[in-house]
Amino acid sequence: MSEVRVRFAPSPTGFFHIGSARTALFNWLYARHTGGKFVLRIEDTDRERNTEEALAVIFNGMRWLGLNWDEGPEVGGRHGPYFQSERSSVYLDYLEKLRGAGRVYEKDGAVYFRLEGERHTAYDAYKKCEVEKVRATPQVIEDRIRGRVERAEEQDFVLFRKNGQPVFHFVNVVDDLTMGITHVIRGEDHLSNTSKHCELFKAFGVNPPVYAHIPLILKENGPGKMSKRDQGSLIEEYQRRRFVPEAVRNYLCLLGWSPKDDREKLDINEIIQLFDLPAIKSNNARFDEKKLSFLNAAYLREMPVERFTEEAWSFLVGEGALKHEGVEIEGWGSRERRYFNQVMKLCQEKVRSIEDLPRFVAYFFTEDFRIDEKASKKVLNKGDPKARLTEIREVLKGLSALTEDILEEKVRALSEQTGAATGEYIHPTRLAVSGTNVGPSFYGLLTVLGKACVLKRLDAFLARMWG
RNA sequence: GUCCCCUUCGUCUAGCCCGGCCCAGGACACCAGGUUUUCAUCCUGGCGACAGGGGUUCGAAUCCCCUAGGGGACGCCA
Repeated sequence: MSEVRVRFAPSPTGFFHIGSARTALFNWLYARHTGGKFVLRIEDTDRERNTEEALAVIFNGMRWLGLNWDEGPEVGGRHGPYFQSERSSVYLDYLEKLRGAGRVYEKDGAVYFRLEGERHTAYDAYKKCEVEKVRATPQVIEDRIRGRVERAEEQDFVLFRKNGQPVFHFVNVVDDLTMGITHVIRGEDHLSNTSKHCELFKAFGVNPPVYAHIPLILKENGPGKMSKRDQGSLIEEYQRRRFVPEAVRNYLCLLGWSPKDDREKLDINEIIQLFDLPAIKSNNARFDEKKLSFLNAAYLREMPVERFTEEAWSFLVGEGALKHEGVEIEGWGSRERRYFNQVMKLCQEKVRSIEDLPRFVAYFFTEDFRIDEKASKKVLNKGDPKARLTEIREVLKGLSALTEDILEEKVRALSEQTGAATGEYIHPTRLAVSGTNVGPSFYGLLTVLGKACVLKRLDAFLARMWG
């Protein structure tokens, strides 16, 4: 049994589409599952958008998702070059092979592939003109996901353009052939192209590789497959929004594949072990950002606190959201950094995404936070918040420093003493020091803010509401 | 228009190949309760699907046929 060799062959368009990413992922998974090789090849023929930046988008995206390639740009390999733009001589050689076999001809300056079979002319309702059609033998594709698929090509097709450049179908087949690709795992949108590719492989006198056409990702709202313009369709977007790459990858695995039991959040090594071609579904899957977000939140919560803090730091610095006790980020020393770490440790279990963080933690870094009106109404319309706040203020004032244990003990004692429920203290106090009714653990919140800050905010709040 | 693929809760899916254990299981979302100091955590419960019609069979989500719907391809784009 020869080694499995799969490839991902993106065209550098400047975007890394989520569908492409999943194709790359499935190829990578299959290579890792079988112990084979994962090849990255850049399909940059006839492309003006083929720039360093466009390439970087793909490389960054793949590395972000953890999809390392065994052969290709930047890592090399024995089947190079891995840029189609550098393989012209190979294409010319293979064109000669077809020419020698009498399978090509020129028309209008372009080179065509000649199908074998009886010819006739027919009106083409799609092209709205008379065309020459060929009754060629149907190509049989033993697709590993769909089973047996038969399709006959019915028109000769272009191999080289008038300008001398080879077209996709030709280079794709020649590259797969010369790079020893054994399995072609690609989107279902290529299924109809496969008959062309089979014709070419056979014209070269070799068997086509094993095909596996994976289902497409449909847009969340509205008809059709996901396109570049759809919200959430680009990997760059998830990178920018600081999604957890493991979560995005996990979610993508679940679109068209499942471990068959009821698990969904799976370690990638386990997925590698379980992954196989026939286990992939054949029907299209609709993108669901809610589920992605759910997984992202789950990954975020279980992340080591150090990594969470680091992610949060780089994002919040980028957003310009940081200041502590009036100290701008540039002036931060270890004291501020320690404060930041405490805030993040406190918030990690509550926040759903890194991008929510600026809003979620704003009041930790400014006195100028806004008081949420809804929360205010909800909290202040119960009992006698002014009295409760005044009472708790006295208790806090008497403490030398705040710790969670002492706070809890003191608030309970106060509650027992006055007969007011602990909630009657907690809710207004949270509102006073954070402006909202949602957030991290209450006692943790006060502890991290510190006594001075809490008292100051309580006074400001009392003055503002009842002063 | 032609050709190809697909069709289980709103969504992702298990079950389908090898018919009975399925008046169809899980997850997200939604709704209702509960826990916790709030909540976007957690727990419990609810809502909710075999596209339709014909066969085959003692028996069909599972096999066959038709219809409908969805998706894709039909480029000197990839």
